[in-house]
Amino acid sequence: MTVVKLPDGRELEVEPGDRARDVAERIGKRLARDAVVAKLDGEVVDLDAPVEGGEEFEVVTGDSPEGLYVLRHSTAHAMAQAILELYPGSKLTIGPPIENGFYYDIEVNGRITDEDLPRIEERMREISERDLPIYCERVSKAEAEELYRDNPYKLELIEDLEDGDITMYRQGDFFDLCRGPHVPSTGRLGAFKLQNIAGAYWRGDEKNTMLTRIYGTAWPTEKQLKAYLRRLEEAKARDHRKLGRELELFTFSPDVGAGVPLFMPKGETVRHLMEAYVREVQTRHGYDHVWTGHLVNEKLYEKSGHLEHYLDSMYPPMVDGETRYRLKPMNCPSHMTLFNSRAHSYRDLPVRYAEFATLYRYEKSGELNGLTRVRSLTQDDAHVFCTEDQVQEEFAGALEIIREVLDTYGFTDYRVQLSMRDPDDTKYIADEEKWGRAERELREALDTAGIQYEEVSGEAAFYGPKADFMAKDVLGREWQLSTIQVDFIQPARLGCEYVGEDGETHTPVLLHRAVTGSTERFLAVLIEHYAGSFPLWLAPVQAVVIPVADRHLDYARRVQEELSEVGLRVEVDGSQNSMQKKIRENARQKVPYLLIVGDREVQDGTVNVRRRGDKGQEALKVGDFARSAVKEVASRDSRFL
RNA sequence: GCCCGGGUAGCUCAGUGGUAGAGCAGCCGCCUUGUAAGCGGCCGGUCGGGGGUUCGAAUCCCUUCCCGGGCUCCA
Repeated sequence: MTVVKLPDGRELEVEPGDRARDVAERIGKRLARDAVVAKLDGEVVDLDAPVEGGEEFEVVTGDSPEGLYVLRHSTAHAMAQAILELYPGSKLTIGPPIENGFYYDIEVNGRITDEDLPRIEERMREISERDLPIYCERVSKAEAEELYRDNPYKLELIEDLEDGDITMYRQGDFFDLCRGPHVPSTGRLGAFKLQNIAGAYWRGDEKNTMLTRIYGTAWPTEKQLKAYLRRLEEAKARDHRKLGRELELFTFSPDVGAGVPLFMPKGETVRHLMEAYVREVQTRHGYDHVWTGHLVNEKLYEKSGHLEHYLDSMYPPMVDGETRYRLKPMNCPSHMTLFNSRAHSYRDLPVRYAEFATLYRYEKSGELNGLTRVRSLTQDDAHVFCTEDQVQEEFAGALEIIREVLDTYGFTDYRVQLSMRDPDDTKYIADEEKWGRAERELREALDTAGIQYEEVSGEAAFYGPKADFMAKDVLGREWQLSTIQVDFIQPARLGCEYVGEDGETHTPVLLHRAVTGSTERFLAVLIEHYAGSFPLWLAPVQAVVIPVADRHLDYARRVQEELSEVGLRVEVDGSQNSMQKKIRENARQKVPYLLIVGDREVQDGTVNVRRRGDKGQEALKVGDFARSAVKEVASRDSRFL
C-alpha cells in the first residue's frame, strides 16, 4: 500500500495510475474544484501529473503565490491563442507570468493597437468558455524544431534546451513550447484584463527585433481583479507628475530642455527644506560641506576612469581652445581634487566632504520620466576619505545617517541590496585585488551592523561595490534611495594620499554615500508616498488664514504676521471667493492647517483651526496655535498625514 | 536610441475634410459670506513646429520637437 503525506501530517492512500487531481478529489470535492496545480515534494506539477506514492502532496489553489503564478501563466497562453486566432501567422516568443499579471512578446502579423485589446480580451473569454482541456506533451528536440520551423525565436529557445526535457502544452489547436505547469483547462482561468501594449526587444537587446509586448493582469476572482485595478487608480492619483502640477511644485518646458525640471516657489521651498534637513544631520555627524561647481576639465575624468566607463551618460564636451570641459556627472573626482589641494596626515582622517551638487547626466530620451529620471539632478553626495582601519566605523556612521533620515521621512520598511560587479563585464575597472578588498569590507560592515542583505551581481558602480537601500512606500512599491559604496580604485588613480603613522605615504580608502540620492527623485517618491500631503515641517504653505468676510481681513493679516514671526509659512486667502470655496481650494492644495477667522475669532483673539483631512473645528488662541504648530514642525513628525 | 500611443485655451478634455468648442482657472462687476464650488459678464487658441495633398486640413501624408507606456521578472 502506498501513501502520500499531506501538509497537515495525515497520510492518504493512492492507487496505481492515480493523478494529482484524483488525490485532490479524495481530500475534498471543494478543494479539488479550487485546485490549480499540485505540489509533489515541493515541486509544482500539473493536476494531470502521476502520483506514485511516497511523496509529500499538496493541493495548490489560486490564492497561493504558486497558484497565482500558474493562473497568470495560463492566462498568457489564452491571450497568445486569442492573438494567433485573430492575427494568423503571428510568431510567439516568450510569455511569462510577472508580478500582478503576465505579458507575452509576439511578432504580430499585422498591427495591434490599444483599441484592439477589448477584442482580444473578448476572444480570450470565448476561449475560456470553450473550456479546452490543457495537456502537457513531452516532445523530442527534433519534433519541437519541426513544430517551430517558421519561428526563429522558439528555435533559438529550443537550441538551449536538453533533448528529452522539452515539453509542449496544448489546448485545442493551440500549442506552446512551455515548461508549465498550467491549469487543467481554459475554463479554469480567473478574472483577467489586458492592460497595455509596448515594444520590447527580443531578449531585451536593442540590437534585436522589436516585438509587440502585451501586458495583462489576472486574479482568481473578479473581486480581486477589481481591488487591484483600484490600487492602480490610487497610484495614478498619487502620481508626482500630476500632483507636481496641481500643487504648483515643478514643471517642465521644452524651451529649457527635456529632463530638466523647473521648480516653482513651492517646490523649491520643499527642496530647500529637504536639503537643510540632511545638511543638519550631516553636520551633526562630522561632515564638512563643500562646493565644486558644474564644469570640469575632461582630463580629470580621463584619470578617474569616468571617460572610459561612463561616457554614454555624459554630455558631449564644450571645447575652449585646447581644453575640453564636461558638465559634471559625478562629484567624486572633484572632491578628490579638493582633498589633494593640501597635504594630509593620518591625524586628519577621516575627511568627510558633503555637497548638494547639481549634476548633469545624459539619459536616453526614452528613459526620462517625471522627476524620477532627469538630466539635471541634485545629489546629496558625500565622500569620506579614511584609512582602511576606519572603513568599518565610517560605514557604521553613514548607516546611522541613512537610518535616521529614512525614518524621519516615514520610510520604515527597507531592505539592503549588495550590488556586486559581474566579473566578466568590461564596464568595471579591472583590479581583482582591490575589488576583493572592497567587497570584503562591505560585507563585513553589513554583517557587523546585523543587516540582512541580498547580493546582486552586475549592479555595482564601475569603481566599486555598493550597498543600496531599497525602501517601500505606502503603496508597497520599492525605490532605491540611499547608497553606500566602498572604493579602493579611484583614490589611487587620482593620486590621493596621506602620510601615515609610519611616515610613509598611503592611499586613503574612499567611501561614497548618498542618503536621499537625487533630491529630484527623492521628492518624487515623497510626493507619492505622502500623496501630496506633506508633513507640517515640509509643507510649502503650512497654514492659510481664511477670513469669513472682507471686514476680517485686517485681523487675518495680523494673525499671519504673528505666525510668521515664529517661523511658520502662512498665507492669507484674500480672494473674493466665498468662505466655502476658499476652504475647498486650500484643502485641495493640501494645506495642513486652515485657520478660519470671523467675528467670533476677532473678538476672542482666536483662530478656528481646521486640520487637513479632518472636518472637525477647534478654536484656539493664536499664541496657542503658534506654539503647538512650532512644536509639530520641530518634531518633523510624519505621522499626522 | 528603439516600438506603440499621444500633443486642441493656463488646467481637464470634446471636436476625424466644410465657420475651433465646454468646464475650471484668469479678468471685471454684483454678493460680504461660518467650514469642500454664490451669481452674471468678459478675455482667452499660429489646434506642438515646419513642409505637403486638397477648392478647403485640428482632421489625410511627410518631417521635426515634446509627453506617456514599455524595452529579459527569460520556453
